[in-house]
Formats: sequence, structure tokens, C-alpha cells
Amino acid sequence: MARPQLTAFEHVLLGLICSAPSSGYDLKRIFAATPMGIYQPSSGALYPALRRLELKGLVRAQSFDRAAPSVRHRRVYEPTPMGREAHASWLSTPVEAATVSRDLGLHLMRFVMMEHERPRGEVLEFLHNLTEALSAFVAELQRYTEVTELGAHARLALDHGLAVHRASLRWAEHTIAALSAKTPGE
Amino acid sequence: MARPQLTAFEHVLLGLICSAPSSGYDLKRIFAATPMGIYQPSSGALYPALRRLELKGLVRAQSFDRAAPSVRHRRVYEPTPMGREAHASWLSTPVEAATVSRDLGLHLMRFVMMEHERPRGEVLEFLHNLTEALSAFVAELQRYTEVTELGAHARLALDHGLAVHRASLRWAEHTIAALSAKTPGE
DNA sequence: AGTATCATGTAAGAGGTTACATGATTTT
DNA sequence: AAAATCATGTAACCTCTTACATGATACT
Repeated sequence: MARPQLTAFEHVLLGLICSAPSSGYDLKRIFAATPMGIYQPSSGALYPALRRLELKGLVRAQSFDRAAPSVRHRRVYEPTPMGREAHASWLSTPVEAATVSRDLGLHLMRFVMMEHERPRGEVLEFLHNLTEALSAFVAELQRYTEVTELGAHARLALDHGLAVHRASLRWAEHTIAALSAKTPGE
Repeated sequence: MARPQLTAFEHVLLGLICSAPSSGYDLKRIFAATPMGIYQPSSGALYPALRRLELKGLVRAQSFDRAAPSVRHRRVYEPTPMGREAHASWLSTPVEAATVSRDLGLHLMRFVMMEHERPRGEVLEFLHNLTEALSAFVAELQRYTEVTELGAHARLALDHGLAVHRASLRWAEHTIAALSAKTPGE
């Protein structure tokens, strides 16, 4: 079975299942509780996605709880070894400069999931990677504003892009410092 | 014909056509040239979307140029009066606090298209609206971080969200000041 | 004459949304 | 007993991506 590529949503689901065995309903509640319901997956997206992960052999469902025989009908998903491997490999995916802006939210999600799952060295490497990608993006935006003739509003909108990505960049640098300080030797 | 609601992509296309009659290929080049190809619509997305706009009576195509009889086969789209109306109405849509984070890019796009199309007073109103929505979002995030027990990485990721949205907020405030300064009386 | 670019489109397949369906269990 | 919540799922519809198809025109 060739390593099938997953959607961003599937990767996030797999990650959540790796951090704790969960049913579809559990996952729904996690999304609902998370810093505002920025993304609220519908049943029609969630349950088929879980079935796809199962079909690909990345998760496995227990339809009953051995402990309590009278539990409600629910399918609790656990990662398979292959699923854990796929998740780890996703966490270790390098940040691509070309898509750093588009995927920033996803990278942050990966960063959150790296805690306790990847060694500090790799987390720092990820952050350095992110810093470089953001620097490149900011530089390119900057260059574009200088080279191109633009309307007043278009220029202001680009200023916005520069401001927020510089804020991301500062965050990444600050976070490297904070995590490096925790343990003297990397 | 009840005012049919458009996708974000369709709204952007309509806006571009309102600012200058364009063919599908023209629009493709605009997306390609824009500050990095963050979004590069495929033919399979672009041409059907234009047909949908045409079907909804918002744009009209001229298949030939009256000026040059031997031009290449291209469909140049123009807005209909109904299309201009729909576009203006889209530009005037208020910013909703609940979705300001998700739709920020789209709002910026609207801001760019407002230039020369909406009076300065309305632009300032939009920016005030945006400021309030961003303030509310930042406050909610802040509250969430204070109330909730979080892992170290999750807390850092929320710090990122706070940092970038505060940057957006500062931009909006700065932009209000800049545009207000241009003409002394609002 | 051959290649690159212009220009528009379609077909297959994937995945999402909305809305509905279904039933068990817990709360009031 | 009724209502709310838990819990999973399906069906119809829409739009996107990828890949391919098709020709006309401009360049070399």
C-alpha cells in the first residue's frame, strides 16, 4: 500500500486521535471548544473523513468499550502503528517558503502537536525553518511594493500583509529564544 | 430572480470585471501577477465561475471585438447593471465579528476594490467596523488564554494569534488616521 | 515549419456544506 | 412523558483540482 497522501483536515484528525483515542463526537467537541469555532466541521465532512482514515489503515475503531458494556453506540478511534508513523512524518514535514503564508495556520497546528511528540531539537529546527520561510516571504512582498506601481488602497493592503507577516516572524524568533532558554544545551 | 448569493471567488471575479472588462485569460494573468500567486485559480474553476456569473445575469460577454475583426477567440466580460449593483452591495457588506479572522483576506480584497468605487466616508466606516470586529476577536482570544488551562505550545500558538491580530488592528487604526488626514473634514 | 503563447473549455474524481434521518440515553 | 443531548450517518448538490483536449495566433 503506497503511502496515501492525506488532506490537511485528515492530518489534523489523525493528530488528534494520536494524542488521545477519540470518537467523531469527541473530535467535534474539540473543534467547537478550540479558540472560537474558526472551523466547525460538519458531520458530512467529519464521519466520512474518519472512515477514509480507517480504510487507509491509519486508525482503527472499537465499537464497544470493554470496561462498560452498556455504553452508547460510539466508534472510538485509535491510531495504528502506521497511523502514528504517518502522523510523525507529517509533523516533520519541512516548511515550504512558497506556501508559508497560505499554510501558516496549519503550521501552527503542527507546532502545537509537536509538544511531547517530537524532541526539542526538531521543534527548534521547525521554528528556524519557519523563520527563514517567513523572512523570504516578507522580503518578496517588500520587493514587490518597491517595484510595482500600485493604487493607494492596494499599497495599504500590502502594508497589512507586511505587518502581519512581520508579526509572525517576530513571534517565531521570540519563540525560538523562549524554547532555547528552557534547556541550556540544545 | 431572487438575488442569488455568490461564492467569495465569484465576488472577486465580479469585482475585477467591474473595474475593467476582462476575459478569463486576463483574470488569470491578474491572479498570477498579484503579490505572489497565493491563489492561482485553475481553468476548471475560472471558466465555469464566469459562466455562472453570466447565467445569473451579472456579467455579459462580447465574443468579438467590434474594433478589430480579426482578434483571437476570446470572451470579454462586462458587468450588467445588476452585476454592478451586486458588486456595490458586496463592498458595503458589514464586517461580522464572528468571522473576521477567517475572512480577513477577503475583507482586505474588498478594501482594495473600494478605492474609487465607494465614498471615503463609507471606506472609513468599513475600517471602523473592521477595527471593532478585530478588537472583539482579540479580546475574546485574550480572555480564552486567561480562562483556559493550556499546554506550552498551545499557549505559544495563541500568542501568535494575538500578535498577528493585534498587528491587523494597528494597521486598521493607522489606516483610518492616514485616510482621515487626506481630507480634513470627513 | 516548429515552438511558444493565447484562449477556452470539458471530464473525472475528491471533498465540503446543508439538510435530513435515525435511534439511544439523559435530563426535566 | 417530553425535551435535550449524544452519536452516527446518508443524500443531494456544489465547487474545486488535476489532467487532458482543442485550436488559433505570434515568434524564430
